[in-house]
Amino acid sequence: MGRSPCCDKVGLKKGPWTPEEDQKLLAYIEQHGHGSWRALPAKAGLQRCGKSCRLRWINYLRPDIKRGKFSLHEEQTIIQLHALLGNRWSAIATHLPKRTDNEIKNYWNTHLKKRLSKMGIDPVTHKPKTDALGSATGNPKDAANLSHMAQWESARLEAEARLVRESKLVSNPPPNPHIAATAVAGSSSSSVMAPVPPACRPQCLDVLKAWQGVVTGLFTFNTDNLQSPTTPLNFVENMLPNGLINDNFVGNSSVPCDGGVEHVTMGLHEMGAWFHQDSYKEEINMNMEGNNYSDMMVWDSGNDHQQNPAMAAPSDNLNETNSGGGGGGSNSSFEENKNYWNNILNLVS
DNA sequence: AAGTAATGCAACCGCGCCGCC
DNA sequence: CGGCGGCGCGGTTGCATTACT
Repeated sequence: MGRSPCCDKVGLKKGPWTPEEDQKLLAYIEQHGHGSWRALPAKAGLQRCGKSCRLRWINYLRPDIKRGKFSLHEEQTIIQLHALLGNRWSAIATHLPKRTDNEIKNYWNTHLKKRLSKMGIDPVTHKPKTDALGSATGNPKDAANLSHMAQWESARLEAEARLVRESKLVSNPPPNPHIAATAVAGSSSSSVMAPVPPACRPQCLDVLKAWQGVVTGLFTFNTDNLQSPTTPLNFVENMLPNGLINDNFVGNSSVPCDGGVEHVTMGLHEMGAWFHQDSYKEEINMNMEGNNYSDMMVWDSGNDHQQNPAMAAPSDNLNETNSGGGGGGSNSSFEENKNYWNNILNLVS
């Protein structure tokens, strides 16, 4: 139903755009806006279909596009969001300002997908290819908890993406999309959430923070059978059966399969291992920029034993404590944590 | 240096959704 | 209410470039 015939017309040019065509399109849109894409090519004097013009504008000519290499921070965000959303590139793109869905899609297909595969992670499910783990923590509740939150977060992100599309805030985006997202999520989804404590911080932060916590190694589940990690890597290791991290990370897949854990949880572990590579850490510190919620995922800045404020704050139902986590825990870092979370609370309220 | 394979990216294509009539 | 037009999304293709033999 409603198939657009615009590209079936004969005489319309296809293939790579010439600088002249770009110039025409740019000039026209700058002067008139794009309006109806179907009518645009004729008005702009282009022998192209409207679809092609739209694509060219969105993916290449738009002034607010950042081109060039993806930062590690962006990579991380893409992976996290992909684990939650799957191939919903447009939704993912709403969280990566200045990146187009097409660019993200291409980057995923050409770089990240392969990289995850090499690590023994299924890029579709974000599980280890062996599906080796029952539960990262050994506690099914934790997996279910995180899974539930991941589902919720997925729905929230979709709603957020829709909101962004609908509100057409392209020209003047809010300084932090999370604010709008929180409003949407809070109004529509709170009924399915686990009990929300007073001064409720949105659960989405917990999911992503959990992720980030694995990455920094400072996150810990509220579970009795886990010891508090004393080093960043300990956390990941604690979550896993013996030796899994190394086995999987180098592509050895001789791990017994228990099944049952949700893909998000697996993604946590694997990415934790991945991002603990020293080679990434240096780069990580150079990529803490941007202004959306992803930036709340502050990295442990190059020091494994340095407390990360983001990870040390109390959480609603995941990381109750972080006693000694990451080797931090001083009064000053406690204050930092407090301030950090106050800022977030201010942001989302 | 030439040929081939691999990689990266821009662009196309088809489908589904949504709003309008 | 159903058909139509338009747009947006995700998958795929094809070409250019780079790496390897």
